Amino acid sequence: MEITRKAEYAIRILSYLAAKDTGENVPSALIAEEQEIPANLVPQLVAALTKRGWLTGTRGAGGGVRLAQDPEQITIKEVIEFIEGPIVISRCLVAPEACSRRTACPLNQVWARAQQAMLDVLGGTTIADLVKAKCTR
Amino acid sequence: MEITRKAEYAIRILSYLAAKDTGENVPSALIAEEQEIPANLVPQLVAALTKRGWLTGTRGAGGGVRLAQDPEQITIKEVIEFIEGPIVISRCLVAPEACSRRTACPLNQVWARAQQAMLDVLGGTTIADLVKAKCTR
DNA sequence: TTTTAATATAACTTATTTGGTTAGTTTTAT
DNA sequence: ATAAAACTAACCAAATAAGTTATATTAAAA
Repeated sequence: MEITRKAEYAIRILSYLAAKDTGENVPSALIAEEQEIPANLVPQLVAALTKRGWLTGTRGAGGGVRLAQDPEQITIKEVIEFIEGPIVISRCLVAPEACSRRTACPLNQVWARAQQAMLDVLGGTTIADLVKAKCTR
Repeated sequence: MEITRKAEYAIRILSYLAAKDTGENVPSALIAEEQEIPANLVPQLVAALTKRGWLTGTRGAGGGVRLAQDPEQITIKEVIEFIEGPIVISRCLVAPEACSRRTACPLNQVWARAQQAMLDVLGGTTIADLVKAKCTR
């Protein structure tokens, strides 16, 4: 029932870089230090975010990563789902066709409504919103 | 990020008994069979729900359990939290005082708003609502 | 051109949580 | 007495999450 740490780390990395916004390369080691994220985890997360197109990386000495996309266009929901896969609060919503009760059972609808309410908030908040609210760390 | 099966089983047990509403004792074995819940798990869940006051049990041959409280007064949220403990979508909301960023970081507020939106749905739905919607199994 | 600093990628280990099992004790109707 | 049932507690196994380790690749700098 919880957002994983990796997803939260990813969000913090993105908003941290969005707040810097100097166009300069930031190495993983610095991100790890300033954001208090396990140093060995950062390169992994950064690589994934780069593959996704949200960051761009430069290898070698003096290298690092920086934001590659408008932070207004990256929602919290997208980041979480990219790292964790689809957000689902109940198995019933993963494979509803596998549930024999599906059509009759209103629990499915309760889960769906509860989940949607949550996703509306997460999908309506962007990395830029976090930066605006001064979440630099 | 998911509601556990035990919590869902508990909700289904309650709405199943609420739908019966005959005042007769229903043994765990029957609940397990009709609700397709692992037979060994039902007695545990039933015992917990009884301790909580939602069910009342009669031991011995011919015994079983039945609903002991108005299903209008039991919300989905209450059942989940009784079985799983408090619903939290992020560690930040469990022990905010342990987070050095707490006051500055708007992520906390995003989590809080997303969680509240979800809890509003779960807290606004009762066992009686499920029964009305014909969720007898 | 060698060294160093960095990304990028994969595999692995450990801790925690979940889902379920097992075993046993009471209690009560037959 | 016996059988059927609620109760209770302890345990086990599978899955997931979190973090570690190792290695290859690339590019700047000495």
